[in-house]
Amino acid sequence: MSSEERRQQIIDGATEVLIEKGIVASRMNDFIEASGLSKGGVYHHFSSKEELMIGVLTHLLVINAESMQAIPDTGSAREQLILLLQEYEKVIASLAQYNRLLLDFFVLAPHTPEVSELFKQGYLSFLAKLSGLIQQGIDEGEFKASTNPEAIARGLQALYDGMGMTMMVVPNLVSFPSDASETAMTIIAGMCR
Amino acid sequence: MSSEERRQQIIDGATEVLIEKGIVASRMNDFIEASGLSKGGVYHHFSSKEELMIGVLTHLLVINAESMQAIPDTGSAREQLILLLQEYEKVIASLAQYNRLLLDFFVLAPHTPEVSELFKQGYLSFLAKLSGLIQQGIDEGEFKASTNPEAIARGLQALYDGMGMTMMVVPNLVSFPSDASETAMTIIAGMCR
Amino acid sequence: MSSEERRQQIIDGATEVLIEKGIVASRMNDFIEASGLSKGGVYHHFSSKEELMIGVLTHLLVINAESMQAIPDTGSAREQLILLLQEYEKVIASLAQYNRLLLDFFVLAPHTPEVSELFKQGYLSFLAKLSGLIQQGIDEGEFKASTNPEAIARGLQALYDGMGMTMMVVPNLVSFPSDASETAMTIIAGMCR
Amino acid sequence: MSSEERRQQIIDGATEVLIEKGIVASRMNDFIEASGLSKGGVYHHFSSKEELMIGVLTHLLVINAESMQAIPDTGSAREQLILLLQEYEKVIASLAQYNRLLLDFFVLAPHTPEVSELFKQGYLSFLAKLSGLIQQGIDEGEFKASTNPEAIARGLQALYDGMGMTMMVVPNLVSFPSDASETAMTIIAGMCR
DNA sequence: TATGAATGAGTTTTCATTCAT
DNA sequence: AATGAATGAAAACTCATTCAT
Repeated sequence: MSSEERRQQIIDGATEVLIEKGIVASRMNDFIEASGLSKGGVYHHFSSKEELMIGVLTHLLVINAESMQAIPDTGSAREQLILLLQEYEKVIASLAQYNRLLLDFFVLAPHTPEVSELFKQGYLSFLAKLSGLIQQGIDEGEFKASTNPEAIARGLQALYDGMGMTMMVVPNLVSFPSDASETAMTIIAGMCR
Repeated sequence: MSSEERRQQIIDGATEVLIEKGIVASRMNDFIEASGLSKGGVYHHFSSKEELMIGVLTHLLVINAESMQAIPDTGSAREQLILLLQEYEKVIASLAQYNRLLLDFFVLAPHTPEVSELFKQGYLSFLAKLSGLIQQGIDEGEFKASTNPEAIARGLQALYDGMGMTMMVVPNLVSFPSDASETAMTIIAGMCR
Repeated sequence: MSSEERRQQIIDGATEVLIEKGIVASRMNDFIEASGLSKGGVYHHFSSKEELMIGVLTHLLVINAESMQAIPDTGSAREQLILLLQEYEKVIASLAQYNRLLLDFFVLAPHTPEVSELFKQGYLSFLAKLSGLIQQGIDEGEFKASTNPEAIARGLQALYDGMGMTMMVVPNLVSFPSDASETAMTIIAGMCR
Repeated sequence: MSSEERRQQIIDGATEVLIEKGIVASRMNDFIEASGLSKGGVYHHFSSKEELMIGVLTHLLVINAESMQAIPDTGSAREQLILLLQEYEKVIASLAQYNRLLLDFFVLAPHTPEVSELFKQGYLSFLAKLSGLIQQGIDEGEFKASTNPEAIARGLQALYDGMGMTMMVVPNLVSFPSDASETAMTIIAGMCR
């Protein structure tokens, strides 16, 4: 087994542990046990717990990014925007357990610049797509000229993030994705001329 | 000093520590030092670290709730809704440091039923106000009859929560409150007939 | 309530706690709670945990001693000996829970001279009765002249103590009092000419 | 040094500590110091203080059992019984310090099923030997047919246990092994036809 | 590469006792 | 006599990391 495969094996085990116990309660020993390797074995591939955590988070964000299908760039900006959000809803729903884990990583972010940076990349990439489509809608006269594309993009992103978080913290309080979808459609309606 | 005041004194000290160090890096010893009492003194009032954390969170949510001024019930539903959201923005801004702390507690919530329950109460109370106003707007013919008050209320709540979270995790990425305000106004515009 | 009654009230509560939790797991707080008084209240009457324990043990031994009915000094030495042992069996059976507690105190004895001394008094008092009766049997020609009264007395005492202990440590292994009784009768048979 | 040897090294150190300080006053730190290892090292082999105590007790009972030499099965049942008891006396005398420690463990037994079970095994093994010999004596017509082998076996066991206990609790009150021996011989005399 | 015994500073918690009121 | 808040040394145990093999 190659070194890269070993790393992935360790990350996979650690991910399962984190999903089950949460980041606060997960110990290096748990990760080691789940890896199927020994202490020294794991430390050979990840020189510290923090490095392993970054490895897990990176993998998580990659999965998230890869899950987003390419949206066909045909149709009006509004239609493409709706498709993009629907795609996002699917990703959130299908990666529910991973997203719960992402919330755990949030707690690390303020104290770990590297984690914060990883999150930022993920945010910016999605934001760029959203604001791009909104700008396109304005240019094509579909959305009001007074619309601030960046603000609305960040609002949409916050809407979905906030809803995902609420689901984690207080299960069964929101109904996903219908609540998010309904609100997003209302935002789009508000933007239309 | 009464027992109740002592509890508050301990909670206040712990809150400062938590804001500064985060919940993951805060040690019981930090809380004890900040309390001005001895180890046994603190444990006399809170029988474990977890109980103290719950005490802090409860106080936090109480502060949050109390910070929401009573909104005058004059004017149209739309006007009242805007006032309510502006008030919420003010609270988020003024309690920025507390909200960062709240994010820390979010992570605890999925593994601590008592914490989850506390959050739920806070959510429901704000949601009720929002959906009440939206319903009123529908009844008065200001908002579209097709609007789903609960869904939009939950969407608005998620919008603000998500934006608050983003600010904590990736500072300087969103501009608060303008982004939230702009998005909220667009939602309201989308609801209007 | 007089000071003496208060002391007894505290001792009674502590005795219940000790029976339930054992001496190793019983805390001063448990005694205080069981006493119905406050911390300071209990400490007013017993200046330390050790003093309270000695108070409990003393009371226990007094109960034990008082439980032994006076044996009528009529009949042969053998008959009186049998009556005395039957009486002892009854005491052991009726004070089973107290005796379990006594075992707990045994472990304290080697490290607490005052406790050791209390036990010694109890031992000596019962031993004196036993060896007195055996000596009487020898003098009256009922027991063999070669009998060593002190040795047999200590043997009988050890027999009952050992059986009591076994019952505490490994319940249901011995059948009391029949096993003890049977063995004691065999000892008496062995002493008879 | 193998893992098994390390365990034994830790047990040996802990045994010395327990003999010197008693089970109530012995701290985990004492065991750690006596082991020559570090805290983590000891906890690597015994996951709690209780588990270590069980390790010590198990070893103690094994020593006790192994110390009993095989009794030649020639001679009458009475002769073999006497040899067995003499052997037991020797073991008790030579392992005096270990037996004091056993008394300490008695106190743990009522609240620790695992400890209780260990004692039970030791009891049953010795009882089986005793009652077997007594039965043999009955069969061979040496002992009275009315003798109850189990009861007398348990009585003999209790006699020695009780005497051992008395020695620990009130030193110098009994004279061992002569008191036990004298009583045991009287029991045997009482069983003989 | 991999093993797993070992480290030890750090963590939460306990608990007999004191003392101002 | 009584209260109960407060003390603080000491207890058991944790856990990321190291290192000889």
